[in-house]
Amino acid sequence: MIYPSNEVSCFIYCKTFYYRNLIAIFAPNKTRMSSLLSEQELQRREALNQLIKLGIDPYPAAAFDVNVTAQDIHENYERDKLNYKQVSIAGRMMSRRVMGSASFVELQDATGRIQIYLNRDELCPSEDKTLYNTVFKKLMDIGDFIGVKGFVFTTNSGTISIHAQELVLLSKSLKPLPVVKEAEGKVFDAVTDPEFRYRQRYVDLVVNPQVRETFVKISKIKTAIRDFLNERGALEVDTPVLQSIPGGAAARPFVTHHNALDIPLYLRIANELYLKRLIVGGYDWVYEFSRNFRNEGMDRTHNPEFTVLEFYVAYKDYLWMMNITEQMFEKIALATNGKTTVKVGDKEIDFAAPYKRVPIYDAIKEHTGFDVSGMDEEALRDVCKKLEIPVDPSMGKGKLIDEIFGEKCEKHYIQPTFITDYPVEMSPLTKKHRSKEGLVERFELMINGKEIANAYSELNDPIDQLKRFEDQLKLMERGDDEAMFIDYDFLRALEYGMPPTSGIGIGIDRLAMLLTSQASIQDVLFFPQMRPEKVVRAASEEDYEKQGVPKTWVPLLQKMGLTTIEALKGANPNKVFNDLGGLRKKAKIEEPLPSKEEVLKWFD
RNA sequence: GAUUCCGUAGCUCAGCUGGUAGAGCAAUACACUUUUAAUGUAUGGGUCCUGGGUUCGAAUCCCAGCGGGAUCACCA
Repeated sequence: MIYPSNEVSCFIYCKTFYYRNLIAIFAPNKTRMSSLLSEQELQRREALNQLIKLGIDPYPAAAFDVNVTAQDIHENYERDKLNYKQVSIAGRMMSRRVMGSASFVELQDATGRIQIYLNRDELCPSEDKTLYNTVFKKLMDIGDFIGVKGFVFTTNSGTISIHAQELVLLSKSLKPLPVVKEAEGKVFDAVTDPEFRYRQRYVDLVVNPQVRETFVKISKIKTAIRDFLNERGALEVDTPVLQSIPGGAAARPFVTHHNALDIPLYLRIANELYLKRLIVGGYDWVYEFSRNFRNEGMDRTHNPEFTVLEFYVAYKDYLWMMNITEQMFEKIALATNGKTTVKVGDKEIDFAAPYKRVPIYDAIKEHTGFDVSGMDEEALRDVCKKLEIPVDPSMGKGKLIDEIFGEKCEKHYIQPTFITDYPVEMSPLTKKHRSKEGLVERFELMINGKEIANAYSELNDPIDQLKRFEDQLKLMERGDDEAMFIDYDFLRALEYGMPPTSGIGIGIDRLAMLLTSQASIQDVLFFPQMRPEKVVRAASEEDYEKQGVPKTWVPLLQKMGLTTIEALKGANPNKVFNDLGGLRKKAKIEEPLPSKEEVLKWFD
């Protein structure tokens, strides 16, 4: 990305840091482009100037009243023609076909595309045809926002169109959009480059309508969840993102620093401990869409920040939670896709309740043949060896069982399945099982071979909770860098008393992947995390002049790729002098070539 | 982090065993009253990601770097 310095500041600043942390994004070693702006960008800027000369504001302030959408016209015009005699619509011009004094434009609004028919003499009834001949044909470009008033009709070839009577420019586009065309479901020259799509999501959204739809669906998922919970009396809450003890999960946190308090703060890895404090406080049912942050690897299913829905309900247990979970998932699927089934790859997943419930030991027995239920750590290590699962000394009993399940069982659960009754060692926040020794009341919901939700009967015994935290500390000492910290305030809350409670966390991004059939988490996040782009601040004409380069020769230096002063200084003076002569001839510059001595001064 | 593939015009992509780049769309100019990805004719547009090496000669081969994808590892 290169910005001409006279147009866009290359500084990013953050007011809350009192301007102290001015960050210049500057990477002098990357130089691209032979000129600062592409040919087409220059043409558009020239068109912008022409518009201003004609007295047309390319970025008018006034609102433009819209009374119809493209979708509305396509769906309702045929059976209700009288209602479409005076329409007003706005959007981006996505194509333009000029046939003399008649033209066709495809206008894209938030709902889709509609064809606009323009006729020169209707648009310009007087002698002055500037609006059509110059403004529309020459100075408007694909990507410009326009407003159109007119009436809906059907062309001879049967396309529902708007016959324009008025046309106004609403916002000029200076960067050419990729041109994507489609007909009868076939798409031509679609933008598919993932880097382009993720870095410039705004372009992806303009040009790939199915991407816009995916995110609409994701919004529906969240709405369906809110409706489901609110109908049942749940309270939506917000809890701290900045935490001094990152609790509630086993993961590596991001660390930041609070200046006024002069303490380290962590971005939350989970909100569980805070929601339970609210249950202590007396709410019966609380939920939060929690943006969590984990400083770990990134891949198709992991983004450093992601969203988890957690909710906690007083006086319930994990059995009740299974029932409510399957009801909720069924409703979400219906609200999103209109049916309970969804195709993911070559599989069809059915979200209709109820779901199978399989204890984890049964699952391991079924898929490995080993009954690990009574085994101690030594025996489990032995099983792992036989199953060729790599282990290391830091792994405790719980972790070993988790490894076996993750390695050998998880992938088999394509249809929604509750895996229940986990060993106590891997669940430090979970209540011990009411009847099975060594286990806890916990389930994970597996769908398409992946964990989508995790829930338990919450541990509310403060003495047991302290002991479990201490066991986690021991794990930490063994080298498990994800074991949990002890949150003494949370323990204090439990000491006041927390009712029996059941809670659940649901990975919203992964659920969104499933319900929208996207293979990558990057396709369900608007702005997935990416390594920052390098930005080169190109030297301005003034910068060159300061360096002693007369204006005349600046474009030639830019042509050589010397778009920064650093690049100029780093160049070979002899080569620059020689190339200058060559380019001068090519560009037919009359002015005599500066002497070699003069040129050498540019490099001081 | 490892392996592997990719980076050529504004966009989508060709470019064989090395001979200093091509197409379609977009753009520009001219002509044209209803087209259906598509009007016609003509024209312009490239540090072939960056740096180094091999070579008479590199988009092409080699090395290093940058960015991205995929797979694996890590990770509920």
